[in-house]
Amino acid sequence: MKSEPHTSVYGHVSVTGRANIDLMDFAEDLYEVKLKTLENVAEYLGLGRPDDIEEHELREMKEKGDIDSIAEFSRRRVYLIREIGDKFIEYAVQLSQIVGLPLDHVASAAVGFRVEWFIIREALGRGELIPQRKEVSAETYVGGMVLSPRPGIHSNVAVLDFASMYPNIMVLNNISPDTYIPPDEEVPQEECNIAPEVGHRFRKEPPGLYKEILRKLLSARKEIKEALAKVEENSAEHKLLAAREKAIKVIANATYGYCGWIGARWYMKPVAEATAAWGRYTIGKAMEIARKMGLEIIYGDTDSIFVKYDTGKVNKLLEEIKRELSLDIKLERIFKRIIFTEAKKRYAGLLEDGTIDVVGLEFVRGDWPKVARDAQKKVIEIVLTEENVENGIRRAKEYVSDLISKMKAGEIPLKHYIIWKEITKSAEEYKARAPHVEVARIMREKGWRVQPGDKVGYVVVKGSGKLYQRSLPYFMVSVEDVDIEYYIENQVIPAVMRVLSPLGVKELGVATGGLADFF
DNA sequence: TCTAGGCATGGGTGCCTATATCT
DNA sequence: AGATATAGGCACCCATGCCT
Repeated sequence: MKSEPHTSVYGHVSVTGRANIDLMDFAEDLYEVKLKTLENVAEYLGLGRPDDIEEHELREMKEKGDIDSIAEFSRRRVYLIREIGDKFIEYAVQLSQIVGLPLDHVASAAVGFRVEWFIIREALGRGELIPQRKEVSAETYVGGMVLSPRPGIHSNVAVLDFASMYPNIMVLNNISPDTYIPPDEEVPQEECNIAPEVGHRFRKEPPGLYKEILRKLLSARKEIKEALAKVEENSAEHKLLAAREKAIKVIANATYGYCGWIGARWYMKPVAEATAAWGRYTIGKAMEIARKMGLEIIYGDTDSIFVKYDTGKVNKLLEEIKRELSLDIKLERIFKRIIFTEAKKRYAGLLEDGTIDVVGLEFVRGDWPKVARDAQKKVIEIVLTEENVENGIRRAKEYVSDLISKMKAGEIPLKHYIIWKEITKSAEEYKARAPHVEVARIMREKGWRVQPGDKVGYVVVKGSGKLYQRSLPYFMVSVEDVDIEYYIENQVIPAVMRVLSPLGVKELGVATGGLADFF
């Protein structure tokens, strides 16, 4: 960790910066914990939740000279940090073994460097020289293909996913920095794999560096998965294998991104560009095959397609895609019902086991206040589980109307109005004024240390002027100060309408409390 | 030094135009 | 009547955090 022990609520407590990423690699579902305070992470991992003591309270303790409470606070945190460490040590050890960086380095190394050190090791094994890092200017290229969804509510939708699409595409076409053929070099066409759209050429033989590395990783992962099935769950061996499998997956999946990263020793834009192009070609072909079979395509993103479910046709589709494209595709999940808005990368669906999956919408975004996120989640639950759509809409409207009354009556706690946003750079670097930047400034004036990577929690209060002129650190605000109208109009209503408008709802028909109520 | 691109969204910023107000 | 101030609408950009 980069700085002194820094136990702030506005920052990520002690799990700040790098440490966050390390945890997340292993426990992908930690992404669900939007505000990664030590307490939140510990609670999520089932380590129990200590009494909430926030940093501003700690400060008060210090001013009062209450050493005992500070000591108790610190003891609890040290204990939790140790417990969390225990949970992740196995993964770190595996990563260290695979990548070849010492344990203390691998923990703080960014993804790009983990991949790099792994490749360095493999290249040495092949007797290859390690290229020097070069200074190059950034050049973007076209990435994955995303389809516009068919808005509205659909029932029985199957999601088909290509398994590790980019790594497999790289293996299949021998895409690698050392197999790339520059445009001016003449090579017979039958000796080349030629990328669609972009036309980059790669030698079919001999196997390139990336192909060998990825083939190794992919087959190791497959073996471990098979071994895992035979080992008793919760056993030491199971934990070890699971950690190893995760570590391998992370490295394999990051290789595509790595080769398009300008900081990489093996940076080569055509490699990344060609991989993405083959990806678009692949998903396009899959859709074409689906259409020919008469399957209705609802949506798709990069390596997945959502189709109206039809058991026989879908099974045939999977076989046909595998045969034509030589890539593995799986039936990942089936949604009983799913809602799409007009927007890409946003939907909410009900799975067969009754769980609800929310993707991209406000509910999963940490920068929306709890009051709006909860409201959206509730509306999603109602409309997805209510068989009759009209009834669902009616119930959802009633729910929102009730919530708005509660908000106006001051029955919603202050915590639900806090908006958390990260400070990503120093104050001078910001070109536009924004509430969270202004709030960080206020905190600094009061003696708080707020630096890039910290999250600040603020609340919009009553008053006039721009939002950044009436946003305050949440601990300086009481619930009576909150601009309820702002939260109703700009947070709750947009969040719930996002879900309801694709169902044909034009307005909520609830009194929002503005002047309009009187006319 | 901190894998890639694609995307939605809210709010700020700056410009234009219509209207109000002043000289 | 002409000059200047102000408000509102619009397009665009900034910033964040999500998805695969």
